[in-house]
Amino acid sequence: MSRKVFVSAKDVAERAGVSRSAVSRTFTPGASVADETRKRVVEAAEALGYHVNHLARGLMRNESGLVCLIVSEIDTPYRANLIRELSRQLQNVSKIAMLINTDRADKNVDDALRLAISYRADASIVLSGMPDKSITDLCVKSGQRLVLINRDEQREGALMINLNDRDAARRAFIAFLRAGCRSMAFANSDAGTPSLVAREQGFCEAAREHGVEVVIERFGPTRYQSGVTLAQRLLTREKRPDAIFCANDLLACGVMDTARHQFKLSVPDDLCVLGFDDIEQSSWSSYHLTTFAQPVEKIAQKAVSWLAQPSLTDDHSCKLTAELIWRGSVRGG
Amino acid sequence: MSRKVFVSAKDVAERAGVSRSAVSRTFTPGASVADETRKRVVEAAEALGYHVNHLARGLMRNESGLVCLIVSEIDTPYRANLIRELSRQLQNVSKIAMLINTDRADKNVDDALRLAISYRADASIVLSGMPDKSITDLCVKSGQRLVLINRDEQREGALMINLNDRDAARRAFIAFLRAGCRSMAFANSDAGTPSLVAREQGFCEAAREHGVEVVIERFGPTRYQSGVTLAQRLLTREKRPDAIFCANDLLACGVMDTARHQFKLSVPDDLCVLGFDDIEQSSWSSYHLTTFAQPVEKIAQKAVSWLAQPSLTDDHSCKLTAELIWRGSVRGG
DNA sequence: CGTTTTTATGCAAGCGTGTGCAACAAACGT
DNA sequence: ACGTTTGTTGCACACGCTTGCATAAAAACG
Repeated sequence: MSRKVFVSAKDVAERAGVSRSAVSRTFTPGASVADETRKRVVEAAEALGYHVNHLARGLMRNESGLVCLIVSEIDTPYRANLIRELSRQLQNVSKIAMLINTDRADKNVDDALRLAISYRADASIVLSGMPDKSITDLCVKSGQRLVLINRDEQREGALMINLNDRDAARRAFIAFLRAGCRSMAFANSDAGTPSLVAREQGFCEAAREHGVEVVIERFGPTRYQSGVTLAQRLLTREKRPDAIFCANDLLACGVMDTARHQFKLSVPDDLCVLGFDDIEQSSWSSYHLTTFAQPVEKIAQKAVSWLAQPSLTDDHSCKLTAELIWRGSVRGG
Repeated sequence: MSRKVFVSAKDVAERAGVSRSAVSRTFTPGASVADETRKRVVEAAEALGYHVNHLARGLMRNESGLVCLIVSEIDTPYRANLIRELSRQLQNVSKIAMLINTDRADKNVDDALRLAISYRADASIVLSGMPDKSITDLCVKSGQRLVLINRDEQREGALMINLNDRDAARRAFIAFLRAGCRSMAFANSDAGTPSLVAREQGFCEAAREHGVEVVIERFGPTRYQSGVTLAQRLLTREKRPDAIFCANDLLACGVMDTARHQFKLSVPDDLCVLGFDDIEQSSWSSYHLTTFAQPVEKIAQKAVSWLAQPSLTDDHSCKLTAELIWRGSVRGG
């Protein structure tokens, strides 16, 4: 038996006894078509199960309706949340998200963007990694919109959405200071992601200005398990820190858990902990983590609305601020 | 200034001084083209930044390379994990995942499948909700493959991947019994998802066979916060349960947290807790939740391999078993 | 009723590909 | 030398759709 095939506009045209353009117009908002004709077309389409072929339509209109999300480690709570919000808002403007997973090293961001071009995606949104300039140039030259989220670097013609990480980190330091902490540490992964680096730098910068020394520890991927290791390293130092700013809530959860369970410390009495992202787990009563919330909804909104209406300015940069959510892992507040 | 446009095969043909079909053949594996010609084409393509238009190719080949993932609440750990695995494995067979978010009520599963048809997706994988029979029939009639994961219901021509929830739930009961628990409860959301229902039924069934009564409590969406409420309801009963089987790890986390922090109970000494899914958080040292692991990798593999090679049997059903991961939330083990 | 305006519809071209077919050249065998 | 095989290439059509253009029908107007 031969491969089944989708029903085309020709089929429904024949059945409705009209021309092929009539059915095309029926499914094109704003096109001129008589009520009677439309009715017959719709009827025939329904009976046959006809659906406009978006591939072919995209070919004609030069607009596929696809938007590429380029991301690694999708199962990370913050990323998953952002993807959810993006896909939802994209659907609101009748676009649809293509997911490209860049977990594997051989499938890096450049390749992902090439794929996006191959599929004639209307836009690409990069959440992980940093594409080469040559390839981003090709994107904008081809008329593909490009959004970089928390990528920090400049790219001509792209929309860059960044958090004010450095500033938030400074506020973190102040919070620790007010809580009476004197021996501070920064726990980071060794991923070297721009936003993580910025948080580290902002924190250290503020500390230096106040003449406070801060010990930095870096280890592994940006995950819970790394937080465990980081805590073990930090809490066995001869001078045990009484405050740890973690680059990430996941790290912070790992840090808190080992501080409590392995080192029998009380948070926040013996140790203050601050995180970043405000993932769902931070609000769970085992953590009550004080942390900075990323304005996920606003990020997605900025990105999507920029895609929807081509802004006139050629390149755009947008700085959002992270809000400090006070819970119970830092004294005072 | 006019809208920029992607470079087409005609452009690179002109530049390379060959016919358009030559460049098409160059990018078609196995096509007959002279080394010299191929070289010139590749050179020209590189210089111009040419990428084969997958939309047009899909139109010709009647195979878009797109696979639709239909899912709600993507940011749930288990779902996020599954999506990650699916997208990764799809990429391995040169397919690409389209994400359709069915969070919003007005954008339900049927609409999602219609959208998948519009984009001529090679396949759709349904992780949430249950599509109407009429629409799934249209899918298979149109030659679109269909995979239902944990949907439980039968659909002609589709691949149905299901966990042996009922059986796992029976094992859960036995585990509680061995731990010496006599007063058992089942904590469920009121989502009514087939797998959640099956777990509840399996558990109650086993209890009935052993002459043990179990109290069932249902509340809210399948999330942490519902677990909190469920625990509050269950633990304030005149006869407090000494074992709670939760339909889900998220619920279990909520249950454990409130049992410990609000009711000052010790897990597993005062209360045994079992979960389902083995999300990452279950392994965190605040929980050490004993739970059933979904074979996420295997699920994705089954789905993807079925898409890759059309199995001869017309419809296929596949039952996988959940493995019990012993940690510290149940006595014994 | 004749003329102008409006509206609806079909025709055909075009979007960027893949591919069967024929043509052609080169290589090979005898 | 000639027939045969092998390999390469261009032409032209098909895929399913949109849309400008011309035309026909209907409506409006004097």
